[in-house]
Amino acid sequence: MKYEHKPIEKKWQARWEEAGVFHASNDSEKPKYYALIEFPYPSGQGLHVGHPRSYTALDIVARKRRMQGYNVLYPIGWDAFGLPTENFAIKNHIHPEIVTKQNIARFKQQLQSLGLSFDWSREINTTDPSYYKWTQWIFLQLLKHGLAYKKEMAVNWCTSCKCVLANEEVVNGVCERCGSEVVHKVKSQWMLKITEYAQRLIDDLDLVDYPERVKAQQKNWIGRSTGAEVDFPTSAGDKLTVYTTRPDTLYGATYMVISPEHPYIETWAPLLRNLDEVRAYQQEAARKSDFERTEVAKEKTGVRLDGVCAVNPLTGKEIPIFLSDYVLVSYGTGAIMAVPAHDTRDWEFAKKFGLPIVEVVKGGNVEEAAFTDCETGVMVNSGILDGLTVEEAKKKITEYLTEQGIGHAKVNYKLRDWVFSRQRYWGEPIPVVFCEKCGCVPLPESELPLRLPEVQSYEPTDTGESPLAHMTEWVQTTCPHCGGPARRETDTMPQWAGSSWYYLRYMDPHNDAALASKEALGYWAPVDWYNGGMEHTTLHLLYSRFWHKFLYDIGVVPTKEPYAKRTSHGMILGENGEKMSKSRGNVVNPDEIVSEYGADTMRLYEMFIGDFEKAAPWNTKSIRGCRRFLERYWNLLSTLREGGMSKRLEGPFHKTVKKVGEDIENLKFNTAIAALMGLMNEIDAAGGVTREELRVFTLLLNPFAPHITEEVWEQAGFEGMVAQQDWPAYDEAKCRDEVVELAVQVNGKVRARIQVPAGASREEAVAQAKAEPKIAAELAGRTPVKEICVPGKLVNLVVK
RNA sequence: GCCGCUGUGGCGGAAUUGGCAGACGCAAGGGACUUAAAAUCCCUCGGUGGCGACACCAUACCGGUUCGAUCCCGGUCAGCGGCACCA
Repeated sequence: MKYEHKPIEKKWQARWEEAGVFHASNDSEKPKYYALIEFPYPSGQGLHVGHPRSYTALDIVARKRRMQGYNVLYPIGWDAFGLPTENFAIKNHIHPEIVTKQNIARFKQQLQSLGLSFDWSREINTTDPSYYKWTQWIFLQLLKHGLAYKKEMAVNWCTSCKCVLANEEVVNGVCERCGSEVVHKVKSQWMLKITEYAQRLIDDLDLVDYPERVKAQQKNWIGRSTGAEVDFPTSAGDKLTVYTTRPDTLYGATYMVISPEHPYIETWAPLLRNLDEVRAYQQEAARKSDFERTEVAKEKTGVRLDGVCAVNPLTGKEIPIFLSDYVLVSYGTGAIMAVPAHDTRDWEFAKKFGLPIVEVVKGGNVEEAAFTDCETGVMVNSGILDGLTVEEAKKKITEYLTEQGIGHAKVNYKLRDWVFSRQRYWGEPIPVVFCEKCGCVPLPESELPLRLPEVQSYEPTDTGESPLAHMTEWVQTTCPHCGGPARRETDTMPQWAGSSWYYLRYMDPHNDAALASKEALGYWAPVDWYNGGMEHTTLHLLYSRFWHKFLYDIGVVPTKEPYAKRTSHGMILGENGEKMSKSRGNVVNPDEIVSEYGADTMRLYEMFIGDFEKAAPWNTKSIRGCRRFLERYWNLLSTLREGGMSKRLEGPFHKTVKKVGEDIENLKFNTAIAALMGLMNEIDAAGGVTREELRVFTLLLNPFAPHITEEVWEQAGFEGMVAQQDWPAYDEAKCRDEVVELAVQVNGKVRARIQVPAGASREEAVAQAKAEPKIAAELAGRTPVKEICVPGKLVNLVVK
């Protein structure tokens, strides 16, 4: 009988659904296990072969856990708000809700064809009002606790999406999504105070099992630095405060620089003799796009403030103040003390403007280049600091500044608050109104969800207003506080909102009284294993950790961290080794693979393709190897004979049970499959299988290839479903060979191989090695120096 | 520039704690079966030399530690990802 994947896969997908074998119970005596994948954005292109890599991997984990007796939650849903859908809707004049529905239907059908063991009864959708009700509810809590605020500020504005972007969404000065130019625009925006959690977001990385590269990237992004704030008196009679990580070099500060947006410029305007020049520079800086401002190797520019100067508080010397765009208004205090001798940027600026360069750390040639080494130098020209190391000097000067009341230690972060408003239609409405009398008033929780109104046009506007602003009926409302006339907020939330808490909703997806019940949260939290892409490390992963911590602080969730363990899969590249994309024409459609080879072959290939954590190029020819393996497995049915585990295959079976189990836990799916293939080769050499052998092989293969294994199980006459069996156990003793082969080396080169009993002592092994004729010949007439024996591996005889 | 990662056959990739480099699969070549092809099965498959058993070379490159290094250490080169005028 031939292996025909289509009817088999259809049959078992229906049976699983009927029996509800993958439904997680919120009321179970079993230990819980929560496996999570990043829920997809249902795009118009349908599923990509990259999606199933992650889904299949955790499906294997989930299936194995069920067989190990866990109550497993492996859910799925849709992250469906967002720009591509909205843009498609605009172009084709279809409502985004309809587009979303169609895309989800397609995705769902594709995912189900892969036999993934999702609990479809818990399916969620971020655009469903019963879901975004709770996204809005969390926003109201943030607002109540002062973590959401509105601020007039320069924001990143994508000229093509006509929408504000978060800092995280701007890549190399262009829009992450569409690649268009990003400019600055001053707008009133909702902000979330993620910066308040900066330190905890760093510290609590110690509580979780994440790959080091993920932790490093998050720490890098948060960008903690330690230093000091120092006040410099000015000739205007006030103080200019700077932040520096090198307070030790204070004696070498020969000028100061403030950013073009620094508020003191307005204060000092009446005193400035070159105000026109200053204004011109400010305007020029404002006009520049992010791209121009971040251009590398750009020559320094700046203007000296004529009329105001500062005094170095340690040397007492008067120093000039400059305006330059190499100082950012958004970091530190927007002003710096410049130490050209020990900072590369200050050095470049000083050279260009002919400013004095004073060496205060010995060790370099400061006329040639800035000396920035903190390890080796010794302080000079620095009064009380002379002779100290840089580290000692930092400590001493900070203490001194504190005593004198002119400075103090300070920690700074590169992380900025999260720009949370978007001027688009297809997002969660922000549930607040603006009342003439009461100002900004949050909607009462009882009025949630605040639904998106039906609109005729959801085109973005050039004025920077949300399309919702044109919905007069919807916008004009009454104040929940005083009952007077009020206007609704017309901006919506960013796509990251719904995905920042979705893993909580899966725990109790139909609850209308809370985002999830206390009991459900207590039982399921935290997520035990979360797999996703590296590209979300500083976006989704960081945002959701922030929201979770906030929900922990207000007593909604019981754990400090949302995800106990995070892993990351590598990308699947096109056959040419490049990233798969429509424009490169190297996209592989998973439907075709499933149709031609079957879902089981597809799953197996996706896992066999290479190291799970690294990128791997797709190779359609290689799929045949996985299909052949499944055909060989199928053909075992025709060799089946009654009986238990044969003597010959007992060892290989026990070893494979051990190996496959361990490899799944360590994300080494490729070698787990290789081990099963190796075992298949042994079975063929042995001339077929007994019932017991087929039973164990089927249990091991089931998480990888669930459909064919169920069919074989049934055809072989076993009871029940494989999905409901116990994961096989192994006997450590039976994993060891009775006779092992040792390599025999002479001076580190392999000269012979010998067979020794597994328990042989070092002496026995060495004696047998020496007795080997080839080795005896090698050793003849030479002086023994050393005899090394690694049990089970080799013997090395060192001679002269 | 800074942070992180990677470099192994024609290809994807294995190699537990420093212990037989190349598992498993793809591709390729040869053979069997077939009228033929496909499928399947068997054999070969890092390089050089040799009829041969075998020998030598080989994990990006140079050096070190070690009885022994793909693995540890120092340096160089190449590539990937992230950040980048963050004081």
